[in-house]
Amino acid sequence: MATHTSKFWKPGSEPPGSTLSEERVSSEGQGSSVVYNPYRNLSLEQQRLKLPVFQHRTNILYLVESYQTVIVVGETGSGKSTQIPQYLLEAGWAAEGYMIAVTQPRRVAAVTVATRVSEERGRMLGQEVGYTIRFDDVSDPEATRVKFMTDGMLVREMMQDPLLSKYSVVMLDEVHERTIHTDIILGLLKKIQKKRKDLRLIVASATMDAEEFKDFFNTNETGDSRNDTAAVLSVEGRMFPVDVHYSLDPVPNYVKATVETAIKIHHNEKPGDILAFLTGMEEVEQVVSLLIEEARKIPRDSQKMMVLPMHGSLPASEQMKVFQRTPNNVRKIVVATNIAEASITISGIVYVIDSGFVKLPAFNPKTGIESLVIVPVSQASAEQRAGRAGRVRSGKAYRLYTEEAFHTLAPSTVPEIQRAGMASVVLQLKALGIDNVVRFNFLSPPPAQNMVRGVELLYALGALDDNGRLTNPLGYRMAEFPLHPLYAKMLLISGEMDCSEEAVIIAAMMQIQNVFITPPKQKIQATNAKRRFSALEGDHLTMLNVYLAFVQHNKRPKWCHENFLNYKGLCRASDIKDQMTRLLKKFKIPLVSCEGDAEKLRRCLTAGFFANAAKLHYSGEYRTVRDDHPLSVHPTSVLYTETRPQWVIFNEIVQTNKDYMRDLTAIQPEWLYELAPHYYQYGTDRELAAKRARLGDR
DNA sequence: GAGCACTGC
Repeated sequence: MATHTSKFWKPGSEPPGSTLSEERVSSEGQGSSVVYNPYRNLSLEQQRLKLPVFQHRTNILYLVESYQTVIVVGETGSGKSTQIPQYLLEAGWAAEGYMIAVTQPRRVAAVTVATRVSEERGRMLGQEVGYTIRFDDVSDPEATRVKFMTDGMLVREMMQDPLLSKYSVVMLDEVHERTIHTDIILGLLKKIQKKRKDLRLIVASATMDAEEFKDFFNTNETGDSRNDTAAVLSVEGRMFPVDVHYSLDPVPNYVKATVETAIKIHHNEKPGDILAFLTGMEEVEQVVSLLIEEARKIPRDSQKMMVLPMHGSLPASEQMKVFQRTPNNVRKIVVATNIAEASITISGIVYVIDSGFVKLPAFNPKTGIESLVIVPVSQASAEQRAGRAGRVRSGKAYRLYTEEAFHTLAPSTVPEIQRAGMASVVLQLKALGIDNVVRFNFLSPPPAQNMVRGVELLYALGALDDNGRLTNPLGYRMAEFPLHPLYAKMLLISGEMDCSEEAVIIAAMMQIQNVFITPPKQKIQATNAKRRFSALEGDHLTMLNVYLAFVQHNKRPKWCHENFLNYKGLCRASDIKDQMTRLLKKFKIPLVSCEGDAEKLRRCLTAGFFANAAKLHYSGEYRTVRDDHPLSVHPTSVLYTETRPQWVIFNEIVQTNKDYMRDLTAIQPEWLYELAPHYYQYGTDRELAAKRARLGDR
């Protein structure tokens, strides 16, 4: 583990240098963009033996043999992700036709770890070692013994094979990230373990919350630890020490403090790149422009600064820039959102600036609205950020808050499953045979209200019957779609509404972000380009126009570029469209075109999204039909115009200063009563209020 | 007239 020594320091003053760390820096003497690997000249086999986890090989195999669940706490660089699966393989856990599954929260991780492991074994990827991610299955049902996959893929597999009968061991990696999928798998595996005593589970986490996992999986109630069914093992990492510096006083403005701190580091500290964590794109751009202003003041013969933004809505080409090496006399300063905390790794970082804040989604069960809120980071998250400075050599982390403030932070971030809408989760659990979802054994149970809200929505969509059971065939089919239930409903009804070909495209297009690219220097051209695709009916038909034009121009990257469209995103939409089409064929839903009849499509959208309906209020804003909640049109919508339709349906609400509806289509009010009579059976506001009161929904 | 943490099936 990286050692942390706390020091006091005040932003705006000179950051203190540590004699100890200065010595370490000079003794390492590494180039700033080189990942330090002291074993790079050894063979792959020799490198394997040098990893910290190797010392624990025998013990790990013993524990897996003796306990149903083994929790492995291992820091970055321990080698647990690549080695433990191989130890299991070598010890015979994949004999007799059994397989070993290893899950990762992200697609790239599943692919890179699988690639590394197959290299180490000297075999071709997709044979003994393979991976399975959505749209890319590089595994062989006969030959593959170790399969790396995304956690979401394992949930899908469990719908087909609830006891995971193919596997002898399931290893869940990066469990500390607590994705919704990982949490679902944890609950399901606890259940499976009762029926399959032979199945082994390895829970790998980077943080010290091992006891919580152990208590969850330990079924021993005798009080005698010799009967435990779960065990914990810690594996040391291979990281360099990071000195942590706290702010002496609370920082009134972390955006300004980030700029000041970066400048001070640049002028006073040894070479090494800087990574700063902020909460959103706007803050990132602000800091970048302030730093570029400062960079201009640097004298010609001094070390230069290269300031780069890093956030999710940056085009791929811009994102690539942060990975490029910089010349010796240039210091790279990457200003990033949380994307750099776990999703991407930038080499050469020696200094980290932590604003202490993060933007996270929250769910309000009263309104059913998901929003993004800026909140203080957790201690675990702050440690993760600081750790980003210790991958190349010893580094320094500057926290823009006091040490006292750090100790008041929550130990770990609230798991995603407690902060999200539950409609999809409830649908998936029901499909997995969990009848009583409210009493499902979650490691961290979501608020009951969130679950109730999810159940209500599924009932309204016709996926659940009066007894809360999955309906046949609608509910079962909806669960098979890798989409939010609202889209699944729309697609499943699109056949009988004579527009399934177009509905599939719309559903696919709605899954990708940033379809339209707006380069800051060509704002006007980009806006004009977007206007060419705009449909009067709303955003859904606009997206349909974009996709149809993309196909008409043979999916050419050059055409996308000229029209300010996200080429990679459109390719992804094409993959999703194909997958959805396959599912519709499987359910024998006819593939028919509406032949340009927009009304058919708008009705079909209403059949899926009737719960998200709003009416224009005399104030000029909209109100939800169901509970009179005020809403505005999002500025990115094509319906963000002077003349607004009286009635609309929308995909989602984003909450900033106001509650904005995103992705809208104009509808006729009578369609609501026609297509969702059960939901809108009470016509007047007063009757609606009465119904709400009875449901205890206020 | 004004805004988009990050994944994943």
